[in-house]
Amino acid sequence: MNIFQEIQQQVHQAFPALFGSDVELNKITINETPKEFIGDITLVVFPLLKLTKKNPEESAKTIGEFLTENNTNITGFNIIKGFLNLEINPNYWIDYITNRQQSTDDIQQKEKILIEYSSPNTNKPLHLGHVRNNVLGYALAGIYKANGHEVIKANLINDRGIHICKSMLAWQKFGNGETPESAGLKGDKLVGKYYVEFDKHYKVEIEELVAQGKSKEEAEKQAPLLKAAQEMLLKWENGDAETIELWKTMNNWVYAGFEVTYKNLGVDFDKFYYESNTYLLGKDIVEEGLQKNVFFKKEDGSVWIDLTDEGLDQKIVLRADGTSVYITQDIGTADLKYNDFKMDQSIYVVGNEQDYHFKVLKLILQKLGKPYANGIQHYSYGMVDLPSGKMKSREGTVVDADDLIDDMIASAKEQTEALGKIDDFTEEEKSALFRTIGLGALKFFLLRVDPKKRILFDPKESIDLQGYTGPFVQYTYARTRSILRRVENISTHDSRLTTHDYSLHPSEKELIKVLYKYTIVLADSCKEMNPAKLIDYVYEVAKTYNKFYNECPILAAEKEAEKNFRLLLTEQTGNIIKQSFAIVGIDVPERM
RNA sequence: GGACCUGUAGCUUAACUGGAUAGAGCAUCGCACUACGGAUGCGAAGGUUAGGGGUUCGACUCCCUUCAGGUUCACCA
Repeated sequence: MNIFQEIQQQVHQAFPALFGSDVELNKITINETPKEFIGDITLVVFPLLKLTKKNPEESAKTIGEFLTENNTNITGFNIIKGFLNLEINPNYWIDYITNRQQSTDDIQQKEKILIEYSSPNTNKPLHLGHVRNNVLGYALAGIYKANGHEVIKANLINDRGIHICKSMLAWQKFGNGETPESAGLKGDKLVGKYYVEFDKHYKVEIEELVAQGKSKEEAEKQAPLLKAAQEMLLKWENGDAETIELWKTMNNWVYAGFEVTYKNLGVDFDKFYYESNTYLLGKDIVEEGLQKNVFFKKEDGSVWIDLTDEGLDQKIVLRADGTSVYITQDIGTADLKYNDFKMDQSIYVVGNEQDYHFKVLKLILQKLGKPYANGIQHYSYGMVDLPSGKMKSREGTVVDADDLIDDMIASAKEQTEALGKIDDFTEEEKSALFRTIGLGALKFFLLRVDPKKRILFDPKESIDLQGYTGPFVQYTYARTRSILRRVENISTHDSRLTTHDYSLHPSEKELIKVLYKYTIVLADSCKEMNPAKLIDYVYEVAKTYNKFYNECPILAAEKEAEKNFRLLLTEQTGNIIKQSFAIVGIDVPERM
């Protein structure tokens, strides 16, 4: 239990004796005291006035006196308007640093959580939008793990369908047997090239048909290339050997390419699902729903659900010819996942374009009475847009993931070499460092914003390496390491420090208070499912440490006790930066 | 047209879910190291929180309304 909770509890319990009535725990609001006031922790008394039946000052005074008498950590208080500012004994902060141990005391339910993220199509390479998805999904998984939950990272690969056939067809027609090796291209890039190629020729065909007097709609449906792609899909579904062979070959090219990108991004998965295995699932559940009268059949034989009572529309769940639609598959896959893992929560990291789809999916499963329905959560994040609008693979208006990563590494390299601090590094060490910095900057950039908000990315403006950025924090870490390298025994936990003869410098105290919040922030960012919270916090840690660093000599401290204590602060700052970054998937360098 | 999301300094953004004078970074201007890493620190300037109304001790936050931008409402996935 941290000191905020402790005070809250204490006031909660004493309240009847002090004021003659009970109070709800959550009415007692405890904040940090803003810097411009004296004190460390503030209790806001306004919400309590109806129960205390006294004016703000008197109520605050009663509580303040009670706390100073009954809590040895509280040494005094002052009252401004309805704010009770409590002063904490400096020894409390000092003890916290000298005796700090990992507290896993928070009683929270450990849950099993499946997080599906990434989930790419195999007809084109990954772009910046996917990068945001991957980085977010990985960070979210890390945050759940760090809070003691069991996490399964899953990737549902969209490896079949008409879009895949388009790439296949274009390759057949225009590829001349080209392979990644012969073209010197990453596999996903090669396949993506033919996806674009398809679209080009398709458009030409449409124009020709329109010139012949057809309407645009007719032309779009009748274009020979599209017909051919649809035929190919049929062949695929019927297991035509040649088609399957081509499909396998091209998908393997793509997988090889994805693997490189995933590795660069540092993301990984515990379980892969393939849509080619799952696309037939869900039909039996539709049958079940018909029997339960959750669904109904129209005259043509198609099956629907009526969600107009929930403010939504009617939604088709099975075509008249008995084939599945998107939602059918998702119903089936949800069931499959649950049978595989029996998880408490199933989280889908998918863009906010699909808010409607997931609302429907959850509703359907709830209506069907599935035990896992309530555990389904759409982790909806904002799109990454360009100044010119949406990224569209077909039209080539995308920021390619590999290119972006390369660019980031290149600017990290430029920046670092200009400073000339690592001239003694080997080539290997150098390239590892540039990656650490470049990817750190990229991931930090994507994670620092509230996931719900869309990101506007201007390729002309490079991602910053200064200020509120990953490298800023990495630099601070390197600084702590640099200092610690100079002293031999850095584990000074057997404190050579007696708390009585040490008075805290203001910036030391500030730093301790920030470090103190680590577990609180970590829990919050999990509760709110918001990695940006943690990112913002690490930045605050780094900033506060840098201030301390500028104001307090460490190795040259006057007293031995001072020096040891500051080394401890340095060590713990480094640990927290490293841990927090590791949770969200950002590396940290020993030197930079 | 219905539903959902967003709007905070020139730009990118935060605000403990209703708390004190709305906090940072970039850009601009000024200042600071005979110490441990200057990818640093301090300061100045920059705000009618899109506009209007309401709720109350107190509103960026909740309610109503107007405006602007986005997404979605496919027998595509």
